[in-house]
Amino acid sequence: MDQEPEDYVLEEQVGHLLRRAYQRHLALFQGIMGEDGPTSMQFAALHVLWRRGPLSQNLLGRALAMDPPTVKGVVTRLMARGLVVRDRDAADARRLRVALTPAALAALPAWVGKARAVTAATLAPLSREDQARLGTILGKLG
Amino acid sequence: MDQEPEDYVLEEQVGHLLRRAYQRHLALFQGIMGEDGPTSMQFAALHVLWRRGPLSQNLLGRALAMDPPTVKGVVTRLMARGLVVRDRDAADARRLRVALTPAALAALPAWVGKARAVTAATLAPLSREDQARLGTILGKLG
DNA sequence: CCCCGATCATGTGCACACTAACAAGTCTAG
DNA sequence: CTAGACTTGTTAGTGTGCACATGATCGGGG
Repeated sequence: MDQEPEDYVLEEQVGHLLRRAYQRHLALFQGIMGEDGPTSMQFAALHVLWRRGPLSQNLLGRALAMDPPTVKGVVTRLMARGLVVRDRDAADARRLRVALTPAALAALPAWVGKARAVTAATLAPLSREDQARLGTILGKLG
Repeated sequence: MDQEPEDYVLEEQVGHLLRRAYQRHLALFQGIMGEDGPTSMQFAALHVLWRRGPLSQNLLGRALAMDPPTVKGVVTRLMARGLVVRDRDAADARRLRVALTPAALAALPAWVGKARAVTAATLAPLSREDQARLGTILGKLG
């Protein structure tokens, strides 16, 4: 336990490396999606709704690992862009059912293609083995 | 290029995995530092100033991979907490020199110890080999 | 049937992060 | 020695993310 202060090198800490890697990913996402494309989280929300159909905000948040206030923000912005609509669940008046609009359905196929390109670009600096390893290791951290 | 929509599984995308891992890290950071400890970025800034001495906001930002508006916010909050002071650089009137206060110097050794614990906790689910691999791979993504 | 705990959503306040546009100081080429 | 380029910092606007407190609704046990 003879820990000199020098032992702590910021650039080697996982937290710093994770932050940098995620930052880089977000920059690639924005660059590839373009000016009027969805943000990273907006796309993730749309994709979940596409795969699973209309969901309450709460379920949407769980699928995305977002807490309720954050979901609200994302959904509000998606409504403002005309990509989702929201109404009360008939069976449970607490729930707000979020559903895609036709505009979102029309745009999604192209966006999924771009999202694939983002993943490829993010992983581009790595060998195939490292790409697989990274996925496996990050999965264990979830 | 026969890409079915099903090919895109959110939970397998690097971006999602990076975000989750970083979220978990931040939660551990806050939990270990405690209520009145610094946030992750505040600690990183303090540590850089400790290692390198007073820096301009710009240099501080480069050391931390933060852009200027973000640095300003972090420095403002650190000033409000009495952990840094800011003055104009005598040699270059554009620069704002940021320096640690005695309060920060007194608190830093304990905080560095906790920061080490955060790194350990973040990596805890991984084998030693995976810990090393993760560092190497994330380094290539920077 | 009614109350009580669990669930769903909201509002507020704080922190971080990026863009774009701007102001001010420094430096160098001509 | 001055004009334009570069560097440094700020402001404003948007988006993500968390904790905490509050209110509305649902479900089950007495």
